[in-house]
Amino acid sequence: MINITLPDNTVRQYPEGVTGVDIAKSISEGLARNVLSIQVDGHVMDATRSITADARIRLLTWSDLEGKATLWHSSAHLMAEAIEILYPGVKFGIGPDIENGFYYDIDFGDQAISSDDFPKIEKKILELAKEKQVFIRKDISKSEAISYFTKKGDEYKIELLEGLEDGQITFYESGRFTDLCRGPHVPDTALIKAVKLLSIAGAYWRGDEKRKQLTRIYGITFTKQKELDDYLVFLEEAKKRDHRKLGKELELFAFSQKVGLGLPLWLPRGAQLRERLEMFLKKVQKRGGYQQVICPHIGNVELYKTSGHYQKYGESSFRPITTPVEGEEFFLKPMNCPHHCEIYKTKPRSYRDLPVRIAEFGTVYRYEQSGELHGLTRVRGFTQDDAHIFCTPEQVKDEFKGVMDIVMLIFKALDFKEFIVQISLRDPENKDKYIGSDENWEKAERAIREVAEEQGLNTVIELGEAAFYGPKMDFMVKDALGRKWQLGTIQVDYNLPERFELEYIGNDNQKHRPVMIHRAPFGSMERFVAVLLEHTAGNFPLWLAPDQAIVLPISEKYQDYAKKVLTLLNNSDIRASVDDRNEKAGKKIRDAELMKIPFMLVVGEREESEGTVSVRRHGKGDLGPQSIGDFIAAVQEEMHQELGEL
RNA sequence: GCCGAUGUAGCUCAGCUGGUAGAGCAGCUGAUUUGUAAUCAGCUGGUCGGCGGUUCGAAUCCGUCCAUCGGCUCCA
Repeated sequence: MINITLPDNTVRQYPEGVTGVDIAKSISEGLARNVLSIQVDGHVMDATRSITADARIRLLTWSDLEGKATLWHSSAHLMAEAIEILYPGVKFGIGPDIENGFYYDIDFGDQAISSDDFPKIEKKILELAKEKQVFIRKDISKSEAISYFTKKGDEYKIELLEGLEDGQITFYESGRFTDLCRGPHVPDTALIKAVKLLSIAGAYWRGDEKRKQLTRIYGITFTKQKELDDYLVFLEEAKKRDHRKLGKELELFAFSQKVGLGLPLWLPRGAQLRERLEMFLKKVQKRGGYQQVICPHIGNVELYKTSGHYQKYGESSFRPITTPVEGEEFFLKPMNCPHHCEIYKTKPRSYRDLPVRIAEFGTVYRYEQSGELHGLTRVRGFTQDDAHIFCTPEQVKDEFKGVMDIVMLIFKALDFKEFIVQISLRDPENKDKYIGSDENWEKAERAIREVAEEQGLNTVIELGEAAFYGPKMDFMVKDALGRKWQLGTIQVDYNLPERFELEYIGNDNQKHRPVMIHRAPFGSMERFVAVLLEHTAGNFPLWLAPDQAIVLPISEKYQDYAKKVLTLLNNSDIRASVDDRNEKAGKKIRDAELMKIPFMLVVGEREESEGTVSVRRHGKGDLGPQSIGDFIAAVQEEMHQELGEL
């Protein structure tokens, strides 16, 4: 007998060789029906595999992330089987589970396929699922495995096998489909009750754009039809929060083919919003000892030769601008740091001056491949809330912490609760790839980790993801559809101070090289506004709303009173307007609700005679009459709550 | 840039298997003077993404280019 420890720490005894399914059965029939896989001493495996020694286990079902992953991985196999039946001769690349479902990369050869084929494939998948196919795990030698796929003519699997070690190779066989796979899989395919193929796309084999492009089919499966229905509703809801849709509806920004792709036009309401964000950050930065600067939008090619960006990105940038007579070359600036380095160099710096913090809302232009462009999140011209901190190596930690405080303040003011902090460090196996001394790297990496820890942040550490010039920390946020975007970034840089020969005089009267920290808490105004839109669905916090209130006179008779109210609001710095159209109140309210204006102030006979406004809150409905003074005070109080002392 | 899909009025969309376009909203004009999510009527508005081709005839079929959407690759 062996001892099995359950998650609640109870220990039960089972015969050696017991499986997850057996254990589930011994607990309840319902659990046995729903178990998808099992975690044994931290490793997820088939619920049908034998457990041969004492272990701590967790039975995984649909309510566990790992359980879903198992189902989706098995679903990928099932989809492959369906496709192999419907399209004989196809070859398979890889087919993993992902955050929301699974995909399989397939070489369809000459056979054409599109999303029109999805219903047929879905039908086949469900048909196969009902067969209650079991997944049979087989240890197989490398040579046998290679000979299997050679016979089958699947060069992709052979290539994958070549990277694997003999003795660690397993096949999984289910129904008529056998795949190279380390598992785990669900007990049988009947657990898959609903399937939806989501999209079809080209995907380069092994992520290499020089290699063949396979056809990737994305799908998702569920253990209940209801779960699929709910998911489809979620997708519909997410579409409504798409910043491109909201940006159009709320008249925040637009694109014009004539202006050029990826070049956003900020409409008055969007510009208003953006200005509020910039003012907010400027205030925070002023308090944090930053100095605002302004630089031109182009820079001489020599500037980028010095910074090294010319060598690395010259070819993938917008073509240089040349002067008509001298033929001098200028680049549209793709980043602000070289300009800021030159600002640092305008006078000799003493260690007493450090840190020097130079900030700018700098608009930069980068050539992005046309297929990359995406609303405001990926554009060719955008404004970074950039700043560069020049400091001594000893100051890096404090400065890093200062920047982090700013990022956290912003996230708090905007109610961003879900974000991922990614710390990118250098690859310890490959230290030569990086510039800067070991000592400085260690100091900076330690500083970043400590600061993150002190803040109590959930962090993900990525080794080898550091820039060649220094470690960094990125703040990632998801959009409505769960796609991850990088917003804020803090990067330590040893490279540019070297290339620009930046110096300061230390207390030893010797020249020293400062360390540079690049940081942008929003990242770019464009992307930040995009993500903010998707998070708030356009219902901005009061302090940010382009229009905070709109006065709605019941009829033309009350327009004068409405204008009087407006003046009082404007005098108190409340952004408002009057809807003086010849429309009924219901219409004006409807339109204001659709524009997501926080406060609607209905005024008519009663309000005029009593000096009040009838307040309606967006999404909440009628709040009843208030004196104008009380309303103003309430608005100011709410903004104060949102922003704190700022 | 690559793969796939899509592209009809300012917006949202209809237009079956080819017979030179239609609705609602918006806009304009007029009537109405309105009380918490759409007042009524009339009018204006489109070389059906661009360019070629097939056809007696193309929004509809074919080619190509552009843009958008979903991915891949990329992102200083």
